[in-house]
Amino acid sequence: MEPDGAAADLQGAPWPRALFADPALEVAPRLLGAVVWHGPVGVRLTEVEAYAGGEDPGSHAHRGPTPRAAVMFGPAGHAYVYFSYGMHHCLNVVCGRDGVAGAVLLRAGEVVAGENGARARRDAGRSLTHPARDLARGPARLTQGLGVDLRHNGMDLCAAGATVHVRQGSAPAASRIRTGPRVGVSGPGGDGTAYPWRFWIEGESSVSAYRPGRVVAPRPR
DNA sequence: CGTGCGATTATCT
DNA sequence: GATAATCGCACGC
Repeated sequence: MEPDGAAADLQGAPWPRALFADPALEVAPRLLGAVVWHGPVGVRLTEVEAYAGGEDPGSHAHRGPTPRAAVMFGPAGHAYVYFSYGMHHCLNVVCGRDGVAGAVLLRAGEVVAGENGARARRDAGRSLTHPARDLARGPARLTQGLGVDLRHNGMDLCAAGATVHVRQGSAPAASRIRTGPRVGVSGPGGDGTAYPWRFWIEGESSVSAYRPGRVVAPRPR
């Protein structure tokens, strides 16, 4: 971990809203290397996924602006946080024009500041202590490490003084950026390989393990 | 090391 | 009533 003085040097300029206002597919690779902050905790993004609107069957916005997905149709730069599998939170940044659905799911990153706070949340209720690379490895782990939950849904990340916000970080060399199928996305057409909208930085230990979309097995009776 | 499955509840049909 | 943009643990090799 860096001492506090060095952590300040890691803080780049705040991300302007205009960088979120393009389609999610363009914003996603651009976000790799950027740093998400929640108070003292900073996570440098190493893996993200793009989600679009009606034409994207894997998106929550696929069925229109339901109460949950409405944020995805709103202005760029706001947080879309949803509660998943009855116990996990996932954090997205809304992209695209106001009125057009789009978001980038923040899937994984490395903790570059506030490691103790992140670890305290990740270790809570458990007798083991996590290695540094696991503190934000996976979308639900990332929100847990950052301390982000449904209270942050809809928050404007570009507003001055927002507790959750994005700053410039060390962008990876273009040659290290990889793309592939999104994780865990199922539905008609199966495994989601038709939408290779997952982006990650090759060689980063904090990139989450890839698991193909789960096939629904017939239930025994 | 890899694979399989149960947990637990908001959201949508 | 079914499903889910997941995780962590148990088990087998």
